[in-house]
Amino acid sequence: MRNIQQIIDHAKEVCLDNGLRLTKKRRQVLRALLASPKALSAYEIRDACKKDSGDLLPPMSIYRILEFLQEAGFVHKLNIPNRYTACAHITCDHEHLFSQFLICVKCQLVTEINIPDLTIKNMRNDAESAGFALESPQLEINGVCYTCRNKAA
Amino acid sequence: MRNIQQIIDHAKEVCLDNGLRLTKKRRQVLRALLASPKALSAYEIRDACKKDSGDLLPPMSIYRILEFLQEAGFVHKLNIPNRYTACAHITCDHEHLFSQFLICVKCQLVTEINIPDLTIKNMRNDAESAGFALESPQLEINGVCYTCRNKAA
DNA sequence: TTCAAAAATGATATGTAGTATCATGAATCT
DNA sequence: AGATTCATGATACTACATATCATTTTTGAA
Repeated sequence: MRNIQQIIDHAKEVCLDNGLRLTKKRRQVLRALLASPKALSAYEIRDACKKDSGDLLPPMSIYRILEFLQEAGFVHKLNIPNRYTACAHITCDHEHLFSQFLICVKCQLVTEINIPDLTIKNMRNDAESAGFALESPQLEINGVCYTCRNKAA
Repeated sequence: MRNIQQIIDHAKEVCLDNGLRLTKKRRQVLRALLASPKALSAYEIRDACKKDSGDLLPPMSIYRILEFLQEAGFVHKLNIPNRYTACAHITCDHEHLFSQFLICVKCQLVTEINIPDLTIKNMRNDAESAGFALESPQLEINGVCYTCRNKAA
């Protein structure tokens, strides 16, 4: 796991190569997400940026920036908590078509894991049987993380 | 597939057996969800009930009723569309610990399917490897339904 | 080098989802 | 009937998200 600045530098290069601009505000938002083990709401991101840099971004800007970061593949939106999280694979240069997120119901920790190809294939088949063609699938599952399991005991 | 009234009658019996009350308003909400192929928001449910029965339920009541119906196992909340849908297995008397929903990105049709035990087992193992214990897992996946696939062609 | 076009951001207002809180009504059980 | 519990209503408010129009910044060609 690299440090945050290295990840951002890498993201900046990726953007350069693709004619995208990782502006200061966009870096601020990405940095806030990279620094958080939990997914953040747009308004939480705003507060984090304010605290970090003093800049108070209006909600509209946050959402626009989040959209940009999602399209660039740097950020995922999680539907269960209705929050946003940095992609765990920004510095891997290969595509990740299928993401799976484990979300701790106690502490909201988010862990992005890889799904075995076989699992994906099975899910495609199951969906196919019901007449559905899967589309940019993203899985989110609630659970209890290692730390919270031990705390509870 | 039984008709809506039969499903509601069954749900009512289940409630009786468990000391729960499937009141008129609760039946109205359940009926609205059973009648819709798409998941509905709380406010859409309100409109549907208004149209059906003339009763205009306040949002707070809708949410309370949805909570009741979810606890009774008659309704699921879908996180991707942020909407509610009737359980496809109300009239099956066995438990469904693990639900999977296919959601059409074109027409919002929702189909609830069964997940093979093996798939569930694999997912538990994958989560376990990341230190997570799965909890009341519910899967939601976007796709394109049979009808919309053919329309698009 | 400056002007036009495009991209990014700001500002204001508003829409939609969901909850807190307190009050009222209906069913149940002595 | 009166007390208790459960269900619903009413009001107000918070959080999440977007529509719209204005301004700034960047870029790139004349």
